[in-house]
Amino acid sequence: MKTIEVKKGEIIQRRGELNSKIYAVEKGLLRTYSIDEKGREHVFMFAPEGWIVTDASAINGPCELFIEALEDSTLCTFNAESEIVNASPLALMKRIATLQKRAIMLMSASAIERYHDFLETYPDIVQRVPQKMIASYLGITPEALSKVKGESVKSK
Amino acid sequence: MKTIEVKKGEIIQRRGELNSKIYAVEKGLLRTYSIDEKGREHVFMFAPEGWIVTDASAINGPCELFIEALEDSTLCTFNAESEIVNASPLALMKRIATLQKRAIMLMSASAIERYHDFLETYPDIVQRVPQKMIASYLGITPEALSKVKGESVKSK
DNA sequence: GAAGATTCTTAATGTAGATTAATTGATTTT
DNA sequence: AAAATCAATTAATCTACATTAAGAATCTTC
Repeated sequence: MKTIEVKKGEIIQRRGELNSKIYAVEKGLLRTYSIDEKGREHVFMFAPEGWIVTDASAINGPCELFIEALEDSTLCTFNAESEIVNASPLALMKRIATLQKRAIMLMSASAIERYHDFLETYPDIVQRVPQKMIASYLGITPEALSKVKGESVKSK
Repeated sequence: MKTIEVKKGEIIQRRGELNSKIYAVEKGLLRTYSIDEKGREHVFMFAPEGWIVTDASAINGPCELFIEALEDSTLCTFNAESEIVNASPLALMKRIATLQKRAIMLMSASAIERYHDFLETYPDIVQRVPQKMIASYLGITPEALSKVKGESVKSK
């Protein structure tokens, strides 16, 4: 375990790398994302202060997600291979619960509903993240997000 | 840990129940699903022989998913609260990896792509599950699935 | 095995969100 | 600070999938 400092815009981990780690965000903001065959980015999650990030691909296999610092950040890093065994199973269960909710949201909720869920999940980061990354997290285009927000304001 | 037999159609666990368990399928087929505010069902996962099912909500909190037997089945049940601590963190990581892939699929892939992913994930159950449940798993309507399959056959 | 219920398919129409494109505004670079 | 790059909004058009409805097929239940 050691503490590192990263600059805004820095890519901390790339797809295909083998040295998968667990990152605990002490200060700053990270995002993880994948890139599909068509070259499109999909934000998988954000991680502000207090959150933990790790690529959940096969241990010792190549990782699938990119991890990027959206702000200058301070991180604690753990070696995934050795630490994962000691990691709290309860913390892992919490991750699973979050993912379960996310999958169900993506299956059943409209763009605007998912946007409100985003606001609840990450109450403090709307102003810190570009719209296009929020749209990407929601699985829609920036144009669609802009439209949907405009409509929900008008309808009040 | 004990072995139980359940009949086709039996609901093994309901949303809101507190006694969340882990089920290992020895024989048969289960599905888990949620019901949203509009009363629509969403299949979260299938579990044929060899798969493990558990609701991933907060330990000791009420569970969110229904678990139903789609065939007469034989299950090993574990008490989630006590066993989860001993459960292999690697198994939990595998669950997370599967969910991560599922969320990314739902964000980025079209209905037909998700259908082919379903066929890869569950190669042996297409004939054992009603179309409407497959559609529900994919996040689309049975009508849309029917259409999309017809088109993909024609285009060959 | 007939009657009813449920499931699957096909087709017509509707709509959320994608795509394309143009405009404005914000950041970065020189 | 002008130039260049990047981000956000708005609008027009397009498309994948939803909705509704109806008919055919399959599964229950008496």
